[in-house]
Amino acid sequence: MERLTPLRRQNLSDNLALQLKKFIIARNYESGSRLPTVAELAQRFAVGQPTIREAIKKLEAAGVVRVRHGSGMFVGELVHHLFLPNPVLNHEPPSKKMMLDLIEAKIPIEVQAIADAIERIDDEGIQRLQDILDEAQNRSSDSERLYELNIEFHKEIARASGNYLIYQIIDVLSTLYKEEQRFLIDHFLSKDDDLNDHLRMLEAIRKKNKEQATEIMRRHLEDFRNSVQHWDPVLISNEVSYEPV
Amino acid sequence: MERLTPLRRQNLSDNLALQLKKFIIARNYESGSRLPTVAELAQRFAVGQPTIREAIKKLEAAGVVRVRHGSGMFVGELVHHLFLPNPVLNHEPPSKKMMLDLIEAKIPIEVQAIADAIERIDDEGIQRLQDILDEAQNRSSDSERLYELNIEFHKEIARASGNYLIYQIIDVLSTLYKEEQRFLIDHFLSKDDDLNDHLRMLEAIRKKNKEQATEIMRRHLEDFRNSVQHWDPVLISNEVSYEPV
DNA sequence: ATTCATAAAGTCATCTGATGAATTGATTAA
DNA sequence: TTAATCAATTCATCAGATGACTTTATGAAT
Repeated sequence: MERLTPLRRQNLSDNLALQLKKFIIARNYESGSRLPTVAELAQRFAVGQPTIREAIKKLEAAGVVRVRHGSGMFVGELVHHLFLPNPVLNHEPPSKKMMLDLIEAKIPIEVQAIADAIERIDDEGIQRLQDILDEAQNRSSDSERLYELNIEFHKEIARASGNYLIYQIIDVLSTLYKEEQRFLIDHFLSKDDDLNDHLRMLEAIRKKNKEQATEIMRRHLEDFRNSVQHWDPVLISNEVSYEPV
Repeated sequence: MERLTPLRRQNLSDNLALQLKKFIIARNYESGSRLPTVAELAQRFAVGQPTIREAIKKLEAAGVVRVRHGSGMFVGELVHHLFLPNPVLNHEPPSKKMMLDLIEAKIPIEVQAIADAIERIDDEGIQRLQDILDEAQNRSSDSERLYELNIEFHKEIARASGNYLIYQIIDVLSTLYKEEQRFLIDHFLSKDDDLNDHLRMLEAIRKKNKEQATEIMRRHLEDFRNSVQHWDPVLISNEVSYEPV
């Protein structure tokens, strides 16, 4: 007998989740837009509230919506992502090996990103990179903001690559163990060197010098990886954190 | 005032989701193991069934559990993944650009994977690669199985890289637009060339010849990318599918 | 004995209706 | 104006019941 498709049953809530997502995409809602209330959705789709809530829960896990108790439901950040950070991370502190894996996985992707970016970036893209670095130079004291700008710079390069998958991979990888990544950058990298590397990357991009750009990026990340090898994972949990009771 | 952490409120179902995941990991349940029923979980955690169901829905989206109507709940495939394929894909057929992005994103990662694999693979790993290719040679008629083995080969190399992140990325990328990827491989790649490339990769791995191995991998994927550029996306939906009413 | 249809039990899927908890915004008092 | 209070909105959770699907056991027919 020929192989037949498994023909999986469609259950209401999964169906709803998909409909809702399509609804959001079709309306071109921006992330942060308010969605109808649970009650209204239940009435509109003619289903019970628990069913709506299950659909919402799934969409929440998928980053499509964000729910705030007492306030409402809003469009999330990851509507168009093909893959996502795991929404259920127990977040035990990562091992050193895991952090190294993370950084080493980034290297080939980011190198590819900057190589592609050189071929496809336009003036607006270059301007955005410049703006990020300008702000970084003015904010050298605000280490929180500096870290955000750091991520933004790398993401902007990924965006300029024109490859949406590469952008998403870098985006997601930058959210994994975010605190730890930040801690490592704060403690093992000189802010000046960091900014310097970025400036040189932008310069190489401007000159369309692919060899140079990829070389700087590779070394930039390898430097980071090498310093992490001297890191003792125990040191990290000294930060204050406010755990709910 | 210092910046304070947003102090996210914990809602019951998210909490439950995390507890359940920890429970599964702690017990070291294998994927496919049966989980307690909804009723039992509700009783054990002393919460209502809808709450349990919401938690389950989230875990389902995260690939931690798989629910089969009327049958039960089982441990899923992605328990240890740090990121996942989007569980809510409307799955419009992908554009040609998207397929090219997908393949081009794979290239640097898989090249890195095989480079790392050469340094870290052990005899068992080489044997597993050999087994996969042996079966591929015997099954040249069964194109379904052949495609699975194709994926398995690439995933096994990724596993041998010793980098868990790289493995997960390749794993997830291979599930995106799976049907389309398979269609393209079926129609644009010669099965013989494919197998041949794989055999030569294994040979290069055996000889620890990193240059050669990465070169074959890169060309292998670039060949594929180049042929996809001649593909007309309209051609794909000719396959029979049994849609539920 | 094997196969097939049927029945029963187990389990998930969904509904209805109600109450609690959090946020927001308007109102009121100092 | 500012701060405290209250009411309305909205999400969070509960309880109990019914329907749908799957699996297993049972029994009849070949």
